[in-house]
Amino acid sequence: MITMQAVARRAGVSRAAVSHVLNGRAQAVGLRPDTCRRIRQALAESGYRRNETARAMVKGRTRIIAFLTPSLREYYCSEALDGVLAEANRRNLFVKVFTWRGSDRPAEFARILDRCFQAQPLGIIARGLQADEMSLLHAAVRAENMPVAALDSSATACPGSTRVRADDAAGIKLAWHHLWALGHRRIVHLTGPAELEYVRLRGAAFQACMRRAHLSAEENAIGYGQEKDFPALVQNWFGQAPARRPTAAICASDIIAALLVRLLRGMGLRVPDDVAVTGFGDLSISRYCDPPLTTIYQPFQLMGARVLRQVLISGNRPAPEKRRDIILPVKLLKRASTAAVRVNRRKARNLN
Amino acid sequence: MITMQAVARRAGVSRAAVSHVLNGRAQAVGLRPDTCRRIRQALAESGYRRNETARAMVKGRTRIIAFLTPSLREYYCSEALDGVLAEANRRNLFVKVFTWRGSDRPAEFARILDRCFQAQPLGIIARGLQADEMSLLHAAVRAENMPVAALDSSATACPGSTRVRADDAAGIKLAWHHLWALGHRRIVHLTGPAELEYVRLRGAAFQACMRRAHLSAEENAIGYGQEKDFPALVQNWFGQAPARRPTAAICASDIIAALLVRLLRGMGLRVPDDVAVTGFGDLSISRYCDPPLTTIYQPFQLMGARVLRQVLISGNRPAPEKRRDIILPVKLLKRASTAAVRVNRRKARNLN
DNA sequence: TCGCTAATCTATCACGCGATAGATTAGCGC
DNA sequence: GCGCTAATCTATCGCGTGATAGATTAGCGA
Repeated sequence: MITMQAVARRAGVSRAAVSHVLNGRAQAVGLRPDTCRRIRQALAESGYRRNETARAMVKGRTRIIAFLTPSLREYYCSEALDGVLAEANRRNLFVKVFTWRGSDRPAEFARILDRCFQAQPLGIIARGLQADEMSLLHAAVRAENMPVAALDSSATACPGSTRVRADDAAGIKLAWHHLWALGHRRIVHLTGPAELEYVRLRGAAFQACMRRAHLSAEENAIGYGQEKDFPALVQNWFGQAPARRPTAAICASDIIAALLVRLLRGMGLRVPDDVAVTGFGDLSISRYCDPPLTTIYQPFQLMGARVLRQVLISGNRPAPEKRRDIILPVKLLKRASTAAVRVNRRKARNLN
Repeated sequence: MITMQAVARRAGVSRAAVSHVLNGRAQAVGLRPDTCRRIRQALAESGYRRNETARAMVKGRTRIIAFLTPSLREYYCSEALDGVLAEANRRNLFVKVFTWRGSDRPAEFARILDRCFQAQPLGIIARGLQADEMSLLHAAVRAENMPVAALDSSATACPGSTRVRADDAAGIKLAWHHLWALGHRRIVHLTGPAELEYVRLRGAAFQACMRRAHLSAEENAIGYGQEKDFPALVQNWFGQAPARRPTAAICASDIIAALLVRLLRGMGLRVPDDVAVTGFGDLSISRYCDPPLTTIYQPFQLMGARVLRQVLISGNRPAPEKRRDIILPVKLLKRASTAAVRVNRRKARNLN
């Protein structure tokens, strides 16, 4: 390993002189230009690299950001981490990732949290925490006055910490107005378990759209549930006579949308001809599905970059009392799973 | 921040005594049991946590593993990283992730490599490197004698470093024999650009199966190419008369398989009734497609865990001259995109 | 030659910890 | 009381770096 000492010897100066050059203090302390040059040359020739560990030691703080997630396989997790990493690069920070999926999660999380604090990070970015895990984290960061920010729509509230999420309500509104503009009036909403906050947010947005359009709740149902609940729900809705059957479905995720497409095809209904379907999230599946899904793009990369900036900001300020939500805008991606409502024949004849 | 010094004061002993307890040297240096107890109590009460930075400083090496990937959004990258992280947890190691996708990749990579070495990692895990990046890495790790292992099927050769990958050939063989057992004889292989090593490996395995079954290359074509090339290829193959048309297709990835299913449906052909399709990789898309894809499961998590172990091993030994490949077994997942070949009517009548 | 200032570079402390040699006290036999 | 050993704990060095106070030399006027 090449230390500053070695470089100093090579340049025939003291270690301090090398340090001055490295830290831009050469002018300030008055090193002669040609001494500087000698030192720079020695640095280049020896291939010296700063030792980040020693720097952290003497500075009293590392340049590490901790990223906590139960697993990287969940949902949009790796996309967001990717955004965090890009921003960390720009700011010359390092990212340590911690996971803890396993049998007894809260206990395992406590261990991980310990390991995380041992690394003395500058700040913590967390996502996917359960309620009990969130309170552990909250207690720890308060005790150590550690900057923290969450990256979630399902996170339990953690007072005093910022949360970055996509605009769920706006996404559903975009999907709804897209379908409305295509002539759809009987629209249903298929979504996940109501315990999740983002599920509730999206459901509420859907209902708000309905009310504003004076459409009855009867024709425009919300189906909460999990994968196994969907077949019965879908049979119920789409097994009706064509005149009563919904012409469009807004799904709370791309995965739900893909499942719906499969179920509809099984019932002999075509997408988008008989039923228009929208997803949410712009996961890769939405691009490769048949038909490719009209969906809501969430700016995961941006969210990652933003949450990192937020951690750094809150490192420089006293923590606020209340949690702040940072809500990033979403976009509608029109693909092949939505089309104009098909006017049924009788009506069409009447109109002509 | 609570240091050992603070704990020592609280327990009324010297810092050294605390260090002895923490490092299991209490017996060896002969601390009295009740002194030990006092120290342990002080440790618990103060909520002391070891400072990983200082430990690394004095030990002369960190507990950091560097994970290098151009981006986390590629292919199976996050699954593999997940495996690395799980194994790192077990071994009490930390993982720093570095990415560098961007406009001028090799230059950006050089910067990242510098940052990586500044962190003084125990070892490096790399994937997705271009040839020029690989040679930069190779030069650096040789100079510093840094353990390194790759996680790829497309990586350019890096002499002296281990590579972990899935058994591509075995995967194709599994798919082929599955289709063969279902009665398929006219089988084609749809795959990516031939520059990629895993594409060549899978193609060669397909051809080997063909030859062993004495099937002609004419009926059993390989289509190399990219997304834009596929429609023409597929039209060529499957636009033929039913008696000449392939009854099955082995795809080199789940994404290609999903695209193929869409194209076939566009031609009025049904999967699996008219054409059986297999994917490769067991990406999430393969579960949510319609129909869910029969595919080859690759043990990404295991691969991640294994590559980490490998880095640690090569840290303890002198680097071998030649690269070693570690090839992990794959599995066939039977889902709904494959079925027995349909006997055509004339033949069926004859048989009856 | 002496004293003063400016120019140039270096000695040294500190960061928190691991490890080892050494210090201090206690106990015991004579 | 003295010397020796064992038991128990502590002082101290060193890791590589950042930062600051201080050391050394040069130059110049009288």
